[in-house]
Amino acid sequence: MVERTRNPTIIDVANRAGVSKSVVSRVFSGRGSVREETRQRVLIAAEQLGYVVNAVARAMVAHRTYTVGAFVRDASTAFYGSLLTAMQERAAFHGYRVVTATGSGRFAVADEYRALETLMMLQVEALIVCSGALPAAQIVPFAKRLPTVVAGRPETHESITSVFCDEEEGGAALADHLVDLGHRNVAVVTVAESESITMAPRTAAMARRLRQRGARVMEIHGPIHDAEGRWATETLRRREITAVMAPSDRHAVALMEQLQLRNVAVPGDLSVTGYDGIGDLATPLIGLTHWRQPIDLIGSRAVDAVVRLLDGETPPDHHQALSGSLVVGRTTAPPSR
Amino acid sequence: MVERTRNPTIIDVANRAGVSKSVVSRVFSGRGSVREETRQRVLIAAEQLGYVVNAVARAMVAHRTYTVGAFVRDASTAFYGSLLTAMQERAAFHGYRVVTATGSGRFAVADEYRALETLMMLQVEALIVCSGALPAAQIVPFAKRLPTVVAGRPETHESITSVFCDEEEGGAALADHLVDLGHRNVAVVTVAESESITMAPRTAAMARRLRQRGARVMEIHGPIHDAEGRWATETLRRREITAVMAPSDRHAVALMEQLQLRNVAVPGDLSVTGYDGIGDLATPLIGLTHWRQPIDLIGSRAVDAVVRLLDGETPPDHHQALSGSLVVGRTTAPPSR
DNA sequence: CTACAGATTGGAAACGTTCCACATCTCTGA
DNA sequence: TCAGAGATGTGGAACGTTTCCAATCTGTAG
Repeated sequence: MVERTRNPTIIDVANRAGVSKSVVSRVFSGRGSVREETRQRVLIAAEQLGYVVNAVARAMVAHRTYTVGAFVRDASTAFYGSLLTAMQERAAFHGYRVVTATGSGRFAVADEYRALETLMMLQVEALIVCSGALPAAQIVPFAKRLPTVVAGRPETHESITSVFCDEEEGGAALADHLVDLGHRNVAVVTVAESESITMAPRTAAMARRLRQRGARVMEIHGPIHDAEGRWATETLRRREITAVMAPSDRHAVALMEQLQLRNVAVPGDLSVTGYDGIGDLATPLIGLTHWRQPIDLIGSRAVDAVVRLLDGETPPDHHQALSGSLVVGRTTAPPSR
Repeated sequence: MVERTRNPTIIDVANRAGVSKSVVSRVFSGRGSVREETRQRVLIAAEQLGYVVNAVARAMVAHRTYTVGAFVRDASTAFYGSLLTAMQERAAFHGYRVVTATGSGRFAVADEYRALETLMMLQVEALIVCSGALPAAQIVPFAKRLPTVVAGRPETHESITSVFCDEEEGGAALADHLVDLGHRNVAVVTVAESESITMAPRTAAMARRLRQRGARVMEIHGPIHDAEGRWATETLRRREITAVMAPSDRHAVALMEQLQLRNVAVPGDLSVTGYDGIGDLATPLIGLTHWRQPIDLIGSRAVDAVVRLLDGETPPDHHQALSGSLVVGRTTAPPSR
């Protein structure tokens, strides 16, 4: 069984080593000088007692926690999972920790606000907000008190720094790819803006570029699941649509599952494009044509920006737009008619 | 710019509200009684000052952080990502937070040990170890001081509680599935035990059951990547192998990518099985036959066990083995010869 | 009006560290 | 031998809470 005994403190170590607590403090914090022989005595005493520095007490007096708060809406998706991992890694590089608070999964703004407040209680030194949904107005009050960076979505409010991918670029590139292949009648699967702030401009960019290049565009409201699957496939067939652009890899794969069930061949009957290139769906086995976002880069740049803000510098780019790359797979081909 | 002003404290609020700090403390901690009118005055003062409770100071005096430390070897995989999310969610349900420490990704035991020590510094109240690699001997010293649960792998040491999936069951079920389909000559892709403690018994169970049921077994050391791909496919062909069992979905998909490049049809020429059923690789689009592990359940059960230990109860099952389920997809079929 | 119980409030100690001012020790060079 | 400088060690204040105990207030019953 676990014994719930009080942890040894700096004073226990001091007594055992026959020195004052100040010396022990200096040994473990690495500040100030200690005679080598004394230092060894302290280390041995600490070892014997199983002493570990109490970061809570240290944080309290030092007014520093070396902790960055990450607010993530739903960490279960590959997008946020990868983002989090990248941030954690980069933060460790700078000597910081990342503590995560998660929204409810449902898009309740009140919950998200409360999660941010929890991070404040934990005395995080800075905030990285990775929520496609939380509006800027909710973030600003926090940004006034802490260095705050929004990651993964463009945010033009002046008091908030942001790091994101240029959605225009990706949407346009995919649209160009399809038009170049000869598609002139394309469907774009859209998602409500309230669900994802990033996907709306993404699909808007697709539609705009398609029209610019003379293609006909039909918008389908996604996601396409079981019930809508049949309706969607029929519509696509009737309208003689030859390609569908999804707002994410996930949406694309869900669509392809429906198409597969209904014997619509990809890319034979219909070309399909995705968006993200994050996680396992980017496997060559599926071969989805998509726009790849440099998610790791977003994470590490966001952390870099936060660290610079903490150091009192202003980051070089207040709003950093990173660019992705087109990955052509086997789900797009020239139209068959 | 962000102003780095000192945060308001309980005393600032007390002064503004014209009461003592004890009263403010009682208002925010919810312990003890406060006259309703006073409470309102305090809340208003706090609101005006933008006061937020300092969880660090609170933790220090209360000797409670309501934090569980999760040690994860590599959070970037879908397995650990899902596990972490499940734990976080369940912990929140119990009123706890999860703080994560990550190993180096390389399998350096020293690094992993240091990560655990970091968690101790943070005064976590309990530990959940989710590393397939960290040996029990390294965990025991921590388990002596904190309630400790090992999640996702069996651990028979008496001072450690564990929650895991029964690897025997899954391996055997998949083997049965193949033998029932008529396969008599099967390859099993193995992974070094040092790389993953869970995969070794898993593949061992596969091989054992195959042999029991009269099939010939060939072991291939994985993973199968570019270089080995050609060799592996040739070997499989030469040995007249009709099915391959991978130690994970990921390994299975990597193998299938290689097979695809070399025009080996699945399941026409070769049946393939995976293991995990976690993350996006379980998509019907790929249709991988695999053993599905109830990862969310592992996470939440691990947290439940930890919370019970924290409450001083002994969890009902010291070692909990959960069972998974067989998912038959389109990558397995009767052998063609 | 008085006494008493219960509700409410205030003051002080404690938590485990860091940091500051100060004391002491050791060594160097005149 | 002595002064002074630098290295090393000590003790106490401070950080922002909670908690315990004592003090005061309020209301009720005798």
